Amino acid sequence: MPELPEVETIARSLDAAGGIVAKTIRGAEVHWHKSLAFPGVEDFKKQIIGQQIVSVGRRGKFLQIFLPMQTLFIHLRMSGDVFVETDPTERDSRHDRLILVFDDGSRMVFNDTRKFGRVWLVKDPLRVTGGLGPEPLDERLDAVEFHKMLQRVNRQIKPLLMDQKFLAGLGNIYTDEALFKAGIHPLTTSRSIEPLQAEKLLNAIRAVLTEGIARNGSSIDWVYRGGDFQNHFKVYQRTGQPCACCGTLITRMIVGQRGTHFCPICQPLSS
DNA sequence: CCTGAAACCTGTCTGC
DNA sequence: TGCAGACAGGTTTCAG
Repeated sequence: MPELPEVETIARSLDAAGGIVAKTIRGAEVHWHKSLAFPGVEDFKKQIIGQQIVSVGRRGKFLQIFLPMQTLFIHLRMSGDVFVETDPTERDSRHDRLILVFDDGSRMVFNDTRKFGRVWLVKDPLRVTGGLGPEPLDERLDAVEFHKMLQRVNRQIKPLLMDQKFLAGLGNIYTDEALFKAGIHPLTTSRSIEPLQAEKLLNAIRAVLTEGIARNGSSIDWVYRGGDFQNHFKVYQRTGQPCACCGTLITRMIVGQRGTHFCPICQPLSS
């Protein structure tokens, strides 16, 4: 479940009452060693045990857990999930990869079916997030700057928006939805986007992310966490269904190896 | 610089 | 029923 709104939802749940803030880590279980990107299992345990959770945040799609001396980063990739365990007896724990045990007996579980997710424990946060592009919801990013960013390169707009070095947080769902909202074809070349279109695109990105967060993210298939945004998709996974705006059937194509959904009428390719 | 393919993994669903 | 193939919310690396 991991694009910006889903990670934000998880971060907020860990930060809220019943979350992990102010708890002290008493133990750590690593069930899949590859989930740990840095450091190794023994160093990880040695360093993290005894530390207290200061606060929880998000940067791009990274979950940030701040400790007194270090930062714990978790990236959920395709199938990761993080939650505080309440009832261990009534849960499928087959894909638990890493668990932190707290002093009050509660546990924070990193569960990840496909094993793509990664965890880092570092002193310098920039070592993990230093290469990320700006936060799309940061007010300091304005339409003029966003247009400049689009002009600096000349790439297909969809893969560009999903490039975390360009902008941090968008994934396949929210990119498709934002491009539809902005009326831009996924294959549009970034340098051909005019200032007004850039502003419309930035506003669309912010609108879909904001709505996604307000709806606690999207819940699809067997990965369900209570989000609601999947019921409000305009194009994503709506192949063959009528466009809400013009009635034309939504088209699916592959762009940058990813399934891409769009309305051929509302999102014309000008070139 | 840009694009596409492959790899990393497990699970679900569809069609023959 | 069985099985092959497509597909899945992501990122990195490599070839052309």
